[in-house]
Amino acid sequence: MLKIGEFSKICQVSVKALRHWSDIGLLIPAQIDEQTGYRYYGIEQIQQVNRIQALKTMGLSLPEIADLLAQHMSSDEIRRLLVIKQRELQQEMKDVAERLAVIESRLKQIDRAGVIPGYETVLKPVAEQKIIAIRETVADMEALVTLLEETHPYARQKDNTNLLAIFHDEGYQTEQVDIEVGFPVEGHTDWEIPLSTGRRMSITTLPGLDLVASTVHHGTWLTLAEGYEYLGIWIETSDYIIMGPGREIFHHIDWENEQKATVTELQFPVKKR
Amino acid sequence: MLKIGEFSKICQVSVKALRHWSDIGLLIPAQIDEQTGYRYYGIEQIQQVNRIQALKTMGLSLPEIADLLAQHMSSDEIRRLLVIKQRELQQEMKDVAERLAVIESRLKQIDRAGVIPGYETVLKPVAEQKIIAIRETVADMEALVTLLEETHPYARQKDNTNLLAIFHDEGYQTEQVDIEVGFPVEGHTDWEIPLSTGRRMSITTLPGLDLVASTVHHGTWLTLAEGYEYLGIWIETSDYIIMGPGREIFHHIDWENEQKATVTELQFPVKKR
DNA sequence: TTTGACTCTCCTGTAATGGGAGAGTCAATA
DNA sequence: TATTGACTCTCCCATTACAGGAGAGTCAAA
Repeated sequence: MLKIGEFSKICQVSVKALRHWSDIGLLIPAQIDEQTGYRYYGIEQIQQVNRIQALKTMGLSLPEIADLLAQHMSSDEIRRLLVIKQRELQQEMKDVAERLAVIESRLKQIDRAGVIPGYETVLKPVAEQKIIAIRETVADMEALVTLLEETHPYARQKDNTNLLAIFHDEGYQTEQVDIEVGFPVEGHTDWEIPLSTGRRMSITTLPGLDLVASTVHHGTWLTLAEGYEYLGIWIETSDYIIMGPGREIFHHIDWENEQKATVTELQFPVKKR
Repeated sequence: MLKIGEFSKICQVSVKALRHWSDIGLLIPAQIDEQTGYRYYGIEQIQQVNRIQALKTMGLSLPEIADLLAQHMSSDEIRRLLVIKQRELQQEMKDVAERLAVIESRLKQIDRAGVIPGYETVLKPVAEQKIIAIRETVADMEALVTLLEETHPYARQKDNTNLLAIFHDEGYQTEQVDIEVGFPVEGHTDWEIPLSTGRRMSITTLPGLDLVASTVHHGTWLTLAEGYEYLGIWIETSDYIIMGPGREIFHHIDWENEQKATVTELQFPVKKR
């Protein structure tokens, strides 16, 4: 019979851990002195310790191991459990690889610019939403602003509704831009808004996106291009490719200010290259 | 100003998390109603959220992020921090890969044998230790047992001292075996034990090993070969190679029993292929 | 018998939230 | 204006696999 300290040294497991395992019934000492509470382990229990450690390495939790060792499982069930754990570990590998990619990309950015970039990129899914919108090819970006200004009062009727624009052109262009402008609505299915051009905004469904790369530009629209530049570079250096039209979500527009200090989110649907 | 629920939806962060970040000073709401305690966020704070999420993905802890955002750090310090995190993540990649290897190996075993193996393999380092021992080339394994029997009484003087044997031969052989038999001692530097053969055991230093693959055989020595077989297969299928003489540690020997029910640990120094 | 090494139980802390209780608040409707 | 129903607040507990430490008791050798 070995006292806990001796057993601990032999099997390289901390005394604290052995006591814990004893408490949760994972590894009961061969004998416990009823008077003193001293735990005594049989040397043959080193086998159990080894098995526990092996299963721990495979990513099983202590209760899972306890179950498994208590023989509640057939060889087949164990196999299934291990396959599940294998999948989990494979997923974890992917996750870690992705984090590593993020950090590498960030280091590259710092090295190139010499400073910490002012933008952040977030990858996320976007749900499908019903919007009221109009799609037009406008002469230039000024026309877009005009369109937004006209749309804005209607959007403000519903609080916390953000105007958004979708850029349907394949590449970047500043003239004859094929855009869609609108804002989310709920409930209504047959609302129409007449515009000064004579055309009307109508309800349509904006498809959800599995994954968008998104960044937020903060400040005047004059410098919005910086945000696009950043996002473009990020997408490229992070090994993603753009999968469709980009979107701008106008989380806030300061109409009073000529500089139009705004909070504008830029989104591109992407997938891993 | 956005209430916490609205802000939560916009930046895809749970209300619970936002409150937590607020509590630890990581992301203070733009305004807090002193009467009601309601948190109000400015839409522009989405930038901060994005930055926090990016840093979180890189593996930084919330306090680290808080420090970093509080501008306590120069661009250079941040770079250093990121490089450290990069190393940590790389290490984690290795770890996970290893776990995956363990689980794959175990699945292979189950598939081949159809059952859960009775042995476990543990990788661990072994510290250098002073032992009193004798190295001899003995005719056969019976001679080894004899040698152990003769050594045993001396070892038992010191409690909880395990006999051990080192097999110096390159390959496996059952005749003319070059073995070393002894047990650990402390303190003494000039103890000698005379043996019936006329030779003497003397103090020597057993080198430490960076990594050994170890398994424990439980039961009679007649079936010890199974343990070796298992360990050998494990080492091969796990892509390790044996780097030196194997050791047997006799954690327990039942001398009374002719079958010699024992607990025997088998060790091979290994390194990753 | 002392001493020092060891062991016991019990309590707290970890990281980043999630869940839920109980009470208060907001904003739209009846 | 009163009443909803949705939302928010603070507090407390739970998660995982232990580590650290307090205070008391035990063991074995000198």
